Amino acid sequence: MPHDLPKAYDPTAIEDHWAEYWVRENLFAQPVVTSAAQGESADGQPQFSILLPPPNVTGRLHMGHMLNQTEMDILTRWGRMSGRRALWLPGTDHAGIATQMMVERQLTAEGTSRQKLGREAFVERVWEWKRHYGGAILDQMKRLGASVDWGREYFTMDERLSVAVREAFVKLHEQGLIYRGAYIVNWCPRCQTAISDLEVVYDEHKGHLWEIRYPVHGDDGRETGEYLTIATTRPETMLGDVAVAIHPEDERYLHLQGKKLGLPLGDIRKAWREIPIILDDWVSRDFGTGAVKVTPAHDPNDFALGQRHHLPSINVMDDTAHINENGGVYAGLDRYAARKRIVEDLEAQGLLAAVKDHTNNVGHCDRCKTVVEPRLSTQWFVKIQPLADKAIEAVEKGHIKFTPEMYAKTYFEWMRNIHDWCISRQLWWGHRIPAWHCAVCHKITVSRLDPTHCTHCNSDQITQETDVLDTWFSSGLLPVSVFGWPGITPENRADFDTFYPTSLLVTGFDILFFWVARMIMLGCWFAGDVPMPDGSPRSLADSVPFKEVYIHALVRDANREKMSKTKGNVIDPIEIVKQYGTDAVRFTLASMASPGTDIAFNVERTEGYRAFANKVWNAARFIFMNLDRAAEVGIESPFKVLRGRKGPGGREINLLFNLPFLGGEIPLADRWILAALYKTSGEVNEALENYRFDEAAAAIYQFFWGSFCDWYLEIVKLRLDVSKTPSDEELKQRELTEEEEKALERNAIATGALHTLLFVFESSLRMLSPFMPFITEEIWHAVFDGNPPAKSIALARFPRPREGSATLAPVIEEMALLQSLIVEVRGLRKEVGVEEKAAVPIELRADAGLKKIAQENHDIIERLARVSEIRFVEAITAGLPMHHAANFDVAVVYERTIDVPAERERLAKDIAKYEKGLVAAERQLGNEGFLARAPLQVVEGLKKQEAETRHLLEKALATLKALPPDGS
RNA sequence: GGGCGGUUAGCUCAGUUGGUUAGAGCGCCUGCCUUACAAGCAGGAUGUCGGGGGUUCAAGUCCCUCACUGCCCA
Repeated sequence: MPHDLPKAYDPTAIEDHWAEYWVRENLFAQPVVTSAAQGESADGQPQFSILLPPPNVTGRLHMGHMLNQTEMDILTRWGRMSGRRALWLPGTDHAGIATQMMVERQLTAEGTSRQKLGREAFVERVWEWKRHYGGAILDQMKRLGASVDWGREYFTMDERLSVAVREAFVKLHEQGLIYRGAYIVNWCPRCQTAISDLEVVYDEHKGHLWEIRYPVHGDDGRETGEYLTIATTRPETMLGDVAVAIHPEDERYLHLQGKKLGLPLGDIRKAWREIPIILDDWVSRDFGTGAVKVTPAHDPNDFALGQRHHLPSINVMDDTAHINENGGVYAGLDRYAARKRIVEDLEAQGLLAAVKDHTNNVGHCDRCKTVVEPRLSTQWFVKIQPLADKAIEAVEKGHIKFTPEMYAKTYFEWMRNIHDWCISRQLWWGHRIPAWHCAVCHKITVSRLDPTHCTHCNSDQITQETDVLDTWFSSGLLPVSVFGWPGITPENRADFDTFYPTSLLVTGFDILFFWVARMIMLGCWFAGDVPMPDGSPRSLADSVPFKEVYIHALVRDANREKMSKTKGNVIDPIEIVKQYGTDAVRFTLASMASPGTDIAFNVERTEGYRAFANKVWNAARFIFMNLDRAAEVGIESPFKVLRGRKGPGGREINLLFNLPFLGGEIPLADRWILAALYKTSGEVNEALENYRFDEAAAAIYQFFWGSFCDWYLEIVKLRLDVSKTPSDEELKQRELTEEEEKALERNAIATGALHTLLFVFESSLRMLSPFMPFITEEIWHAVFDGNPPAKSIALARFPRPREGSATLAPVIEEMALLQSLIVEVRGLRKEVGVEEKAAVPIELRADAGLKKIAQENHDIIERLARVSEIRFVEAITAGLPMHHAANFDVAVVYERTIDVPAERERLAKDIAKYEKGLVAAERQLGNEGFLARAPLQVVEGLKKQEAETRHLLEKALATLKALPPDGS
């Protein structure tokens, strides 16, 4: 019996079941579109498409993923429930370096290595690893209920995606945008590959600045006895020095112009190389001694300097950062060992002028944290400027919108200072570059299909390039490649036309450049070549990979510290989910996800939202209890009555329009809760349109707990009294008794109440569902007794504000009056110490409007404020404890003596507040400028407020005066 | 060094194009096991909106400046 819910909500009891159900039933599949479509299906259904930022295949789910996925899931579920053709497309990234490292570590543990295995066997081994363990992170996603289309899951090394990678490379090559050359790149000696600028993380290191004396040579090549002292942080690179540079206006050294220096290496002075002194205004006169050594092969600035001055480059290190044969006597030493030896040798020769403490920024490999070695090497590059220009234009023209907008600035800053992209990696795991070297003519053949002969000399002595492509090259192509590019034909293009450009990208700022910018560049570049369905050329607006980018914050720990393994403050989402339930964790993340602010994840907050889930659960129990009671006396559930009815087009019916009770007199509370529901759904829609997950969550929370549970459920209890009535058969035999007649009337009232109750509750579930998919699914099925109108609440419609819902605003105001009356009475009772359980009479002086409301809803006041009788009066009986509001005065008729000093204090506080407000209001109202320039409604509002405040002040003063002296 | 943020209640954060007496959650205090929920209900306290200056009829909101702080890039 689905109505039989346990007293406390236990997420673990239901979540696995639904997570598994959603996958098994394939509920979120969005099959490949085959008929003509352009952003809309034939029936005009708008699309909502979103790509999951593919986690590394080696990845484990962390809090950042969960935030990212929660946001995407909320938007996708909301879009789907709002009638959009929603596609959330999942996949994983082959993650070149990370994955290779992981498998290499395994090999090391097994006492072997990738070199021993050989390339082919190694790659096969990685595939094997991927098949075994690669799905872990997606399995975790499944557990979290992500509503992705699992049928479209991709892996960046899949055949079809590899085709796209090759096409992109070849095309760029044909367009002259790919070149190969020897440049300074960031080299990781541990990974033994080049890495891109972005993969280098800088860290401050306390090091030294060594000042070294280089002997000045005369024209005859002999030492003049003079020395030029240079400063360096990396003495070991001296081995590759080809010059010393000074600033052209540095008068300290100008006399040395044109002279040469001996490079003091090794103990045989005669063997020292001679290097020139060059002038360049790049040199900073303030740094060190103002003279710097120039090592083009091991420093990017020096490389540029070398280019300008046509200097040679001497590479002195091998792939593992050991000194190579160019390092003479130091060959074979590790770079740090070489540094030590060189410094010692210099000192021994009296050439070390000074050693100073110095803090410098040292680049580390993003993956393995090894200190990166800038190193001259031959790599493949993308000439990025033409792609960047388009990508800049796309954002400038608003074809792509960033939220928060601030990130557009960051994007422009980077894009406008972009460097060519080093796309080759000396790895084995990845997309191998489709280029073949010819052993005969030494030229390169780049080809879509594996060639057998050199295209230049037709030799068959060709071998494929051993380098693979940067992982981001393939992930940067995803928005086009997942929808069929480059194989788009008139016959199969419907899917691409439907979903490209995708609607949105949700991601963290940490991959803004790595991935987001690259997708924009590659997407604009390649999609731009795909004609529109009607054959016309594609505009830039239609070429972008996504129309919007939402950048979310970082999830930190409760103390705002970054989560890191070394700090040991990492929160495992799966653990926290086990403890509090997925829904509560999702709601926590959503409610804290205000744009631009990092999230300090605090389990106390999660505890609060677990309580919220429990609240929802118990509201369901309450409603079910009453439905069951009603059923016992023959009143059918409103949904049972309507079962099987469908609206136009076979869509799920909006039940409210069919509710019979709406024809008659609707009680204030019912009109109010409906108005509040519509208002809230409008707020949630607006908030989600603007990625304000926090506001959306707050609106639902406030509505469900603050309005529906705290007020409506309490009020409706008055109308849920049902009893057995005679059957139709019996009534043919006899007349109704007076009692039975009353019972029938009560049952009719209860039926109306149940209609509103169930309708509002079921609507709330749909509204809450994108945020808390599990509990809402569970209860929703129970609402329909296990026979719901759709397979899942996720396929039902999201509540929309009804047209004309603005006219419901007066209802909200009316109800607010009733609520404030009740709140005042409760406060009064508390102040004068009425026992919780006792019901007392009240005196109420009210204007006509409130009087009518109070009369019509006297039973509500009596129950919610525990009032035995409402006495409407012209003036409150002197001496009774009373409160004033703008529209009424109210007093409790209670004999117990009030706490005079406390009451006096309270009134004094009120009076001070009123006086302060009054002074401010009067000052402003006396200001000619204000009256003349402020909008009318502001002036009117202030006047009204001033009058109310004056009224309240007078009342409070009178009450204070009427108080008996202390101690009475 | 260049760029971009932040500073509002004890804590974590909202606060729209300037407009009525600055809000929420958590925490805190008081009283209640009122048969949906003690993971609950009711009531309550708490702010020189980082400092200073300016613009304006009106500033948490716009401008300048100082302090502190975070991030990105080099």
